[in-house]
Amino acid sequence: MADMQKKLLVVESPTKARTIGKYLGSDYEVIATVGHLRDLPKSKMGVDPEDNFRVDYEISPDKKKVVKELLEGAKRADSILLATDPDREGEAISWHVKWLMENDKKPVDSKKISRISFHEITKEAVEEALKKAGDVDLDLVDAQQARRVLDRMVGYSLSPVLWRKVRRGLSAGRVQSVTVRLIVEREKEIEKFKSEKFYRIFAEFKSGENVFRAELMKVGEQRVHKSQKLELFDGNYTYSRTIFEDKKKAEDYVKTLSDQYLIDKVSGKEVHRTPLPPFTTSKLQQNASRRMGWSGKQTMSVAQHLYEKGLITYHRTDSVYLSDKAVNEFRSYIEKKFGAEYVVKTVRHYRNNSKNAQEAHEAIRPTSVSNLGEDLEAREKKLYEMIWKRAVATQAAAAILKNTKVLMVNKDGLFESSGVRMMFPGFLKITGETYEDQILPEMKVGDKLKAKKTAAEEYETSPPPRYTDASLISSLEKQGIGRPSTYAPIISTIQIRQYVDKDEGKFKPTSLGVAVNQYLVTNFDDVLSLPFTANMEEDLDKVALGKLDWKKMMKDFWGIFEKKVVTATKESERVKVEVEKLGKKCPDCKEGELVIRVGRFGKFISCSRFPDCKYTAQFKELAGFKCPDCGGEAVVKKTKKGRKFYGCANYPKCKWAGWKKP
DNA sequence: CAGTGAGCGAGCTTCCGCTTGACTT
Repeated sequence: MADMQKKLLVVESPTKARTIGKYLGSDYEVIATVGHLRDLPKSKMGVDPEDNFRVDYEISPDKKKVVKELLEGAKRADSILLATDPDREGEAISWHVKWLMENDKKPVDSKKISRISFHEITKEAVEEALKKAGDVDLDLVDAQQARRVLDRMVGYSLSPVLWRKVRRGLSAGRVQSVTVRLIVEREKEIEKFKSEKFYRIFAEFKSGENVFRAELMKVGEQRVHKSQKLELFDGNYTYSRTIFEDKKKAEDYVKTLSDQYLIDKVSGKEVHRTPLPPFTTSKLQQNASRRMGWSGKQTMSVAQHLYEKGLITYHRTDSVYLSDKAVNEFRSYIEKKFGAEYVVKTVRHYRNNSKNAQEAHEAIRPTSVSNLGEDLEAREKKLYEMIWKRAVATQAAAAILKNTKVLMVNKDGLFESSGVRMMFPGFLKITGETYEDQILPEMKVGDKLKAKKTAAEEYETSPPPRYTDASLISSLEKQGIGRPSTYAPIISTIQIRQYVDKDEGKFKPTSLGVAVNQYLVTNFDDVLSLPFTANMEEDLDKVALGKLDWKKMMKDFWGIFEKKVVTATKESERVKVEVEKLGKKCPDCKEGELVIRVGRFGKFISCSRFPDCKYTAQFKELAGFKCPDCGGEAVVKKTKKGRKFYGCANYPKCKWAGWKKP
């Protein structure tokens, strides 16, 4: 054992380091970087366009300790294996680690350092990766630098413009500002929308215990003849419902309608429904938001616990890939539990269709199918079950449904009824989903039916819905904006900045958000457009392939962008934030009107004559319960960080405050 | 967690993406 080679393995996640440490022998030491180690300085731009985009990196203050450990570990090792994630950011982390080691007071020999990558955490995977050990991919690193530098230049140029033109402390950036823009534009659509009423006509039938409905497709006299099939209804003709815009016309039509129907056509179609792909970060957050009403932040915190307990694979991922080992485990589990007919015949693989996916990890799945998470605390159990079901179901057989459509002829109209029947549950047995559609009785062409009831039902056209956590994350992902690690933080940021408010789980822009968005779109439309990120990613791909020099990319961008910053700073007007009037006189000056403004700590009431009159008052949002100390009204307040808490309306006389309703 | 806006012109705010922690007051 005298010549045992000591190896240092560098990964990103501490949990991964622990897991992998168990697999490998004592000749390995595993250290986690815990994310990025070096970054641009926080207090200044750190990029000099005048000096060919020279970049000043520094060790992030909270990473000094980890860097020290890494450098000490490197001294003890005969070889150093950089095994950070196999993606753009991971490559950059490896590059920075290497730089730190080579530029230490006692430099590490470059020949000792190599870059490896693996997707599975097993000894075999690591040893396999070792055989393919290579060097850091400098083109990929340049793509990361380009991404980082561009985001810095945009963010640190635009934000100060807002400080001058709107208010101190505001921020703008490639991702957050587009996110706000989405919410503002949706709100405009909603404001513009005019709701209209319309009427649908339904006939209701009874067959034994069963009640089913048919809807009007076509108005008018229909020829009904035993020997002659109506040509119109044959072939591939598809129908869509007929609606009435006028209530009276709808009711008149129903009044004159005969209650006699003749079945003209019955069609049955077998449909195979396949399970959805396993969870990515974005889909996990969307589902937790829809089903449990959790924010992205909450979901990620619970997922982090599951990950640390070793129950699930890594929870920040854009990949839908499942390892062979997992797939086989799922298959044999399904076979044992439900029978062979419930296992899909050929292994089901999914492909990624989201833009800019980097696929450094697996999909989110249980690490062991036999663990049903029974001992978990309630919230963890809910999320774990969601993950478990969705992943295991991917290897189950398709569900077989029978869709039936029945066309009925009335002498004054054509009606259609549809139903669905489950023939074989397949994967639905695992997910527990069901179908709620109506079940139709057996019917055949030529059958006569008598309607129990016919009625016109009132409907209303509805405006596009406000964004929820789920739909917002979904839109961002579709546009390739943001990454698994940033969906949740971005949504927090725009709330902390008071650009948007969350009301009953839905996002609404504040007056500040509307004003800032208007200003940015007017002066910097291109950077804050949806295609901007897509174009940027295209260029980054070229850089990664060595087909484009990243400094040229920066130069081309900065040349145009900087001019706009200069022009906006010099020429644009100061922005006035729209205020909501309360319709009351100011109690101090008796002249001005009370208005609601959005400040650093949320909404507050002030006088419209500011700065001549400095009256202020709290904006009280009633929490719906009484203060437990003094019995006054409890109100909703916000911390500097945007977190909601409850306080007493009698503050400062009564100092009661709490995070939860008592 | 108890304030807020404007401008004064001290010194400060700000980006995105990678990873957790120390907190539940």
